[in-house]
Amino acid sequence: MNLKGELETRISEALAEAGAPPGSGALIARSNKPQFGHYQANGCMAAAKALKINPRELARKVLDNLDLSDIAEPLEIAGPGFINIRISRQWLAQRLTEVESDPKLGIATPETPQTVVVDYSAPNLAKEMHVGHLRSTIIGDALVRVLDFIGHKVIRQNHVGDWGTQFGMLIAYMKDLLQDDPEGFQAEAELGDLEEFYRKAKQRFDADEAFADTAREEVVRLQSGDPATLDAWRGFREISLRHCSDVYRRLGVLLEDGDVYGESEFNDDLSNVVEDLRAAGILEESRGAQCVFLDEFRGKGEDDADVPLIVQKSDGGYLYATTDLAGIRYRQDQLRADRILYVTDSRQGMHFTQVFGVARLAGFARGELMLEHVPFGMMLGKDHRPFKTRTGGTIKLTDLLTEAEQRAFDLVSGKTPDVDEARRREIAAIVGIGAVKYADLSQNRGSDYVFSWDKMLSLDGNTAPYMQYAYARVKSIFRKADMDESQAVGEIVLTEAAETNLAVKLAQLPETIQAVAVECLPNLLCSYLFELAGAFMTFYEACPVLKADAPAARTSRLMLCLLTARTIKTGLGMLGIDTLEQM
RNA sequence: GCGCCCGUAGCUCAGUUGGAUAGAGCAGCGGUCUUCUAAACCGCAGGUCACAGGUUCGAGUCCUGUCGGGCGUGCCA
Repeated sequence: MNLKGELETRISEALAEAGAPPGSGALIARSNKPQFGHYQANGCMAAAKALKINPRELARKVLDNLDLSDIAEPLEIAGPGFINIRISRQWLAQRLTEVESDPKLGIATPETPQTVVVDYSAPNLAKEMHVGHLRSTIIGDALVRVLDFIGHKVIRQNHVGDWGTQFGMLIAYMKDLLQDDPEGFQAEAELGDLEEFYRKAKQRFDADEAFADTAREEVVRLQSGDPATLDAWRGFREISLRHCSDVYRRLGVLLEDGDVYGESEFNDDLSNVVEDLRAAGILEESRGAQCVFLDEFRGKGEDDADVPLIVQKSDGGYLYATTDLAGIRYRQDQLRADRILYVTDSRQGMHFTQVFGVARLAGFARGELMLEHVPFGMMLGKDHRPFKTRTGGTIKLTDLLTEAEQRAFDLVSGKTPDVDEARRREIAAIVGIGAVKYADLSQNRGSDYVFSWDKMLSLDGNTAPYMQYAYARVKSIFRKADMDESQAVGEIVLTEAAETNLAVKLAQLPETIQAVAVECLPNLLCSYLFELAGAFMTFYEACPVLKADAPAARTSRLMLCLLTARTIKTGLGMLGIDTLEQM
């Protein structure tokens, strides 16, 4: 049950009964000061203004129409017309007892689950995965897990760049290598480092005019379906995808081969897209290219020019706008999507505004289909410049992960040198990868993000190691007591303030998850978990568990510990981060 | 030129549809291990929310302008 949502519903009803204008919301917010209770309703001021009456009087009438005695302590009117709400210990205790036996920790499945397509990661297969793919992959993975946990039907779509001019270059270069070396030893060796392979091909392309021509011919051959060229393309694509899988596995994201649905899949449909736009009467030829001009982009270009969405180049080639339009139709009609999320960097904002606009205008997207760009900022280095190697090169994802694990290993070795190395390696992998992910997810995705090893691997603050430690610390209580978690059954009784505060936090998981799903903001979950850990630490310091005065208190506190552990593990799990039973 | 985003503590960042005295973490200072993991906890200090107007019961949040920064702005994705 969504506590905040329940309060919103019930107080909004009371507000309506008290004579507030239709649509007046209770405007429930978490209170930022303990003396104001756990929640506060801010809606009376706005409604009273519309009615031209005293807000406190309206609040009084609202209370007359409201019975929250099952959930809350007697309500209080404060300040200009706030209603302060303190959740009752009885309700919390009862609620948490219910949650204790629920695998979904109180998160209700929606009445009408949606089919949500999440488009993320989408590396260009011409190159090896690098840090530029990290945020999309991590954020998308977290959103997928959250939506899935809630009970929506989630369809992952890895819209890889497996088609386009860069492949001509690569195929030409590969053919060259095979010519000089029919056994393919050199080609194989060079393919071990895709980034290098691409770099060499590109170098050759730029320097050698004849080679460039060959490369362009390969593109034409590829697009016209020449079998030999297609074979080469398939081989290259396969190697590249295998490399991606390796990275995904290491990173621990859900993406699988079956989720790959790349640009090449839409090839046959691109001419249809253009023709359908023409049939819809919105296609215009401009400077030899086929374009759609949206009203809202008139005069928005350089020198007040109209900005087109180009769907076919003057040479007849198609662009990613065309593919994205085809993708919308495919996802709506074939995948039956209710909502499509595009997890890409914020620089593509205008592109998606245009594509969504054209899709609506052309009738490709029905009105109820939710099309959302989920933008994120850039990854920056310490110098606040785009994150690069010292020499200015691109940082490969595999190298980044290796360094994360190595740094975590050094850290673990420093803390627990007596643990054997193999085990330290295992811990380091979980802590290191978790740190990279959590550092990214804990920040509001919209802002650019300054990458810092020291910060993400810090043991203090809102970091993965801290959260993982908090989890291990809770679990240690059960180990210490030499008891199984299943033995922690009984009644939850909240007496100490630290217990109540912890209980309130525990009861706030559903509303937090809901907000993450609606806003596509994983950092809300990170903040929540960090606050939960803080509430637990305070409880842990203030309330002896195993040495509690009475058996009933001991049982109750053990249940709070268990719920805390499960909530942290589940929450981190929804972020794609593993936990350790012992650190 | 135009469009979008941003400017919050020394640093890195939160801040929900406008709500009460703007919050964390790092760094700094000071306390806590014979007591459930000190990879921790507690406390102190740190702010003209870039600037100037405006809207209103109330503005970090909305509007206008200025300054500063990032990104985008027709045949790459």
